[in-house]
Amino acid sequence: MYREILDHIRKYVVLTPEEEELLCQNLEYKKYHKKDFLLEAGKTCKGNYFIIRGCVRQYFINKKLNEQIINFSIENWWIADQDSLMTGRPSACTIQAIEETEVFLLPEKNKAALFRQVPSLETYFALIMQKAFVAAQRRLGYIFNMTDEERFRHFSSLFPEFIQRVPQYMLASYLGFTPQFLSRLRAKKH
Amino acid sequence: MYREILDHIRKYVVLTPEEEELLCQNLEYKKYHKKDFLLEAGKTCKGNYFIIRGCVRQYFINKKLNEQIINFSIENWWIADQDSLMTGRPSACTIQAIEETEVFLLPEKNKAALFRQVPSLETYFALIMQKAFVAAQRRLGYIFNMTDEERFRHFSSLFPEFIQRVPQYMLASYLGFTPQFLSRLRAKKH
DNA sequence: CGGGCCTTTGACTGGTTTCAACTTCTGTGG
DNA sequence: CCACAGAAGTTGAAACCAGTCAAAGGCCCG
Repeated sequence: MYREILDHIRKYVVLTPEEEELLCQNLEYKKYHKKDFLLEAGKTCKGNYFIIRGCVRQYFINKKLNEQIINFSIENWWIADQDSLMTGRPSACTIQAIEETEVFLLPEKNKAALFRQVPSLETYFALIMQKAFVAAQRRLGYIFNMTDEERFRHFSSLFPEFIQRVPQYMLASYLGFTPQFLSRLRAKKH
Repeated sequence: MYREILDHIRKYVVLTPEEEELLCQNLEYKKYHKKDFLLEAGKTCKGNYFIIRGCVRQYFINKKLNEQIINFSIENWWIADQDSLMTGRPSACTIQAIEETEVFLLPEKNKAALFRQVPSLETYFALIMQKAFVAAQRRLGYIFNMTDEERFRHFSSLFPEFIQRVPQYMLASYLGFTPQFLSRLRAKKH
């Protein structure tokens, strides 16, 4: 059960068996059905979730009362509301399973002590955070540099699996336009 | 000269005098005139820059051959192209001084060894990176949740100093619309 | 098999961009 | 210190892209 997460970490840092054991003792296994909530808006985020299997979306309710999706996350990715974790305040967003999903939760309250015992894990999380930041920056770049249509085509070619996996209206929300517009894009020949 | 950066770090972690000394030995002081480049597109980013005094912008050339500003940075902020630092590849973007600017460069090549000697600094940078990520996520949220006008008003009220400090066309670029449109927004009575 | 949600399609609306002309500001050399 | 050229900001008109509203068709799940 721990194989996926340990394999992932090994891509970035080296842990001794004892360190791996320490990490695993600090993880909580959780399973969610489709539409279950990992985090509900208004509650404080409990920690970082590593997705073993499944798919989740992170969204908030915008001024027009629509669900605005800000992130998807699938196998071998971490997901959390860093804003809530950083400030300790209630979250403005919701994290919900799109499919049957299994995760490991690394509770925020365990993190500092664990990092003290296993410094390599701090390095690992710093690298993951840097990756996440770069991804967010790239996404901002795409929004400014590409038309809606280009962004849709780019995303489709980058993550073809996703087009199968998530409903169109969620993809439209993530890309920042309406389901109707996405439908028209698909209707157009490439 | 080191006061600003040490004060900033002290807000997040505690360093011994010896550790502070070690850090300072790894910093390179640099001074740039208005319009000088801290990083030019096509070159690999040298490391993280801490701004002691001044103001810089980070931009890339978009498909329409306009300069698309993706970030500003001022006193007591770090700036770098994390994408280039992470991959080691040439940067797609340029970092340029908008004013006379003084910085400390923490060269990427010194980073790993320094973190080994001063683990608290790794914690500090992890926190800074988390903050930067949260800021990027919030910005994405604003883009999806607010109209262009709301985003302009929001930014103006959040960073009133900026409106004085940077030319309008740069602000327009950062906010993702045309200088003409920004001019019209300003003309409207709020 | 039925109901509700998702997707598609059409007509209309409106906000932003584009193009262009004009004015104001800025900084650089004589 | 002034003059002038180029850069930055303003304003108007027209075009266009994406959103909204609405209605119909399709599909999934209970």
